[in-house]
Amino acid sequence: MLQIHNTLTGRKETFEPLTPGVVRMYVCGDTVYDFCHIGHARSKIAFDVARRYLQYRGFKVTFVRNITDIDDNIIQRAARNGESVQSLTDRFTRAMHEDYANLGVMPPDHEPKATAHIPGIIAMTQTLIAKDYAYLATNGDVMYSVAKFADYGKLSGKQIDELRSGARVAVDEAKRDPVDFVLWKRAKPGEPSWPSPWGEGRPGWHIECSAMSFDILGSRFDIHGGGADLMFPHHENEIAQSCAATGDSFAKYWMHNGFVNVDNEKMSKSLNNFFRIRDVLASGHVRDPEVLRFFLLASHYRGPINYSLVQIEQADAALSRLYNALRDVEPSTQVVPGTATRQFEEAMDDDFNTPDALAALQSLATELNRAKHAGDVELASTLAAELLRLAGTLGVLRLSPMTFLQKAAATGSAESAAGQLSEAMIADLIAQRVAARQARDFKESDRIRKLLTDGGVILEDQPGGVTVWRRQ
RNA sequence: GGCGUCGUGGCGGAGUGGUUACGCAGCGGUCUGCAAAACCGCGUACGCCGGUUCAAUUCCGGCCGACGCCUCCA
Repeated sequence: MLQIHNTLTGRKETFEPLTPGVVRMYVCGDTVYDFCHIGHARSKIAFDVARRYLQYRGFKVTFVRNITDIDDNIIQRAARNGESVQSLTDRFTRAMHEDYANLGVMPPDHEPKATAHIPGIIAMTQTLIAKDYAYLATNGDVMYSVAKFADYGKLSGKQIDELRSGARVAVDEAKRDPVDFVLWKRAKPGEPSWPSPWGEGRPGWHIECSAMSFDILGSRFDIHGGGADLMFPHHENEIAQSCAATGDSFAKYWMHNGFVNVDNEKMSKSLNNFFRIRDVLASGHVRDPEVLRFFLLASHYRGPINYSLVQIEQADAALSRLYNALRDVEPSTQVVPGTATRQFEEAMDDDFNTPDALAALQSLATELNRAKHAGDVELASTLAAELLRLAGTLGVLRLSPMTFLQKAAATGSAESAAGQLSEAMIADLIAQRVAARQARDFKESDRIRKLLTDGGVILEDQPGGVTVWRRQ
């Protein structure tokens, strides 16, 4: 039985979808005004894996991930760049799609944009006003009246009174209560806006997710996810809006992923300590985006994960071991679930324990290597198929082994790329070395090996005089 | 200040009331002209102090330390 840690209750619960066999999930996406960093990647990959595993378990999954394409940050950034909001958000939406595709994140079934759901947002705001959960403030904004919602704070474990007294930000005078938040924001001159019953304006941040999830998934669905920093106030406010507007209970399970840290501190835009996905992929330390994905899966999604070069290298080594195991094996077309599958499923059933699941893959690789060692081709072939199936559920081992092992780490700069040995140069040197070996000139043979080793290329002399290479 | 998470061997990182995590790195062996990959073997870790227990890294209490949310943020 699949267990999911539900933020709402603070414990693991057996997963039971509202409709048997069907899972509807909504994950908070990004605000598109800059490139995505590794923290974004972690969240996307965590929920991508959850989605894939639910499918592996036979559920029909509807996966929604929104794009926030209008908010204060976007407006500011566009103004600063001297470009239109649309041009800015289009640009970064494309970049985001590129980054996530690179990392093997499956495209969502629905990817709603806030600006495409203005009618739904307005409708929900009207409902909230009609039900007296919202009011038109003196400054023209529409506010949500937090005190009217009895369960407010349930998700994040906060008390309204403490929020009031602990307010660290200057209180907006237009609010009747310091904890109230904006549903609809009146436009200032020159700002992008949409007509509404309260004049020209734009949606507040939180309402879009309530409106879009309602439009696509309805008033109640199975899983709502996002980064732990969204728990409060974003998700708390979503609950307040949605439950008040629809009278239904909104998401059944709430999942939150932990942060990516740098030097033990949260990676964030405001701390300016973030690493962009594309920069890391082009850093010259990552031979394939799968390495980054693997690294992010090597820790449990709810805990913190520290980003460092050493860890990227370790991820590369661990992943390479799996690829090495798959070399020279023809996977059978049929998968026979063995002990590794059992361990894998137990791990994933336990709140998507990917580190434990990866351990199952490593153990499977050991079994596979043993089979190869013993010359049991049939067993090796069966185990390889099992390995590929399980790895596929995590979105790794998508390349052919030699493609991965021979891939050079991408670099952003031309000169460092030029410093890498090209495949033609490698082939040439290997040919020279083969000739030297045939002539029993081992001094020359070793000289060439050293040359290649220094260039990060490792040679493997196989029986029969064949030499294969791979990159370190 | 309020709420919360965490502290595991050289590094990373699961997990458990008493028998192996797993990977990387390291050491020894097999194989190899030399290597590599792989296989075989090796590490007796669980912040500190108490308590419960036949038994605690695992439960309880305290302490110390790190981090997070309370403000835009995945």
